[in-house]
Amino acid sequence: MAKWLAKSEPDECGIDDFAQSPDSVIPWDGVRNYQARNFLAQMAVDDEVFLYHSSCKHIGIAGIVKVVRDAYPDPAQFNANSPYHDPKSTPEKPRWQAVDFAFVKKLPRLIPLDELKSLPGLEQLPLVRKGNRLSVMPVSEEEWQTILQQV
DNA sequence: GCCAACGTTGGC
DNA sequence: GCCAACGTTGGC
Repeated sequence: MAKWLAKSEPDECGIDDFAQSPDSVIPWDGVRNYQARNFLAQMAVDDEVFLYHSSCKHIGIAGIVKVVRDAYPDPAQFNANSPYHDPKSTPEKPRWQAVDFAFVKKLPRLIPLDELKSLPGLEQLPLVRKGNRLSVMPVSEEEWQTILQQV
């Protein structure tokens, strides 16, 4: 079972949106970066995902969600009214993928980015590397445990 | 709001 | 295939 990290803006979809409806399934769509998409496509049911809050007041890892549906074509890419519409994508040859997430838990405290940056063992995690913009990334078992121990 | 770093696009 | 221009991300 693999581990991942996904960025989100809490204004859009943060851990509280999951916590408010713990039994519901939230589609993770709108990923429009090839590298991130390739990671999305590798996700499988029961994989766990750190939910990271970006572009907000309290930046850092806020909680854990899990994959409840393997990757499928992101419907937003075909919707001309969606901001995620991609005119170059067709149902026959979809370009973008989505997965479904469900709530696991909110961490008892948010682990801030500057703390993650100073943690030994996370040097390889793209999140803490300068200028990195990858929004979906794999997390090794060691990295996962290192982060959990900070809770 | 600023701006550095990055990814993508498109002309050549 | 190169690379300048552009748009976006995301921390500060």
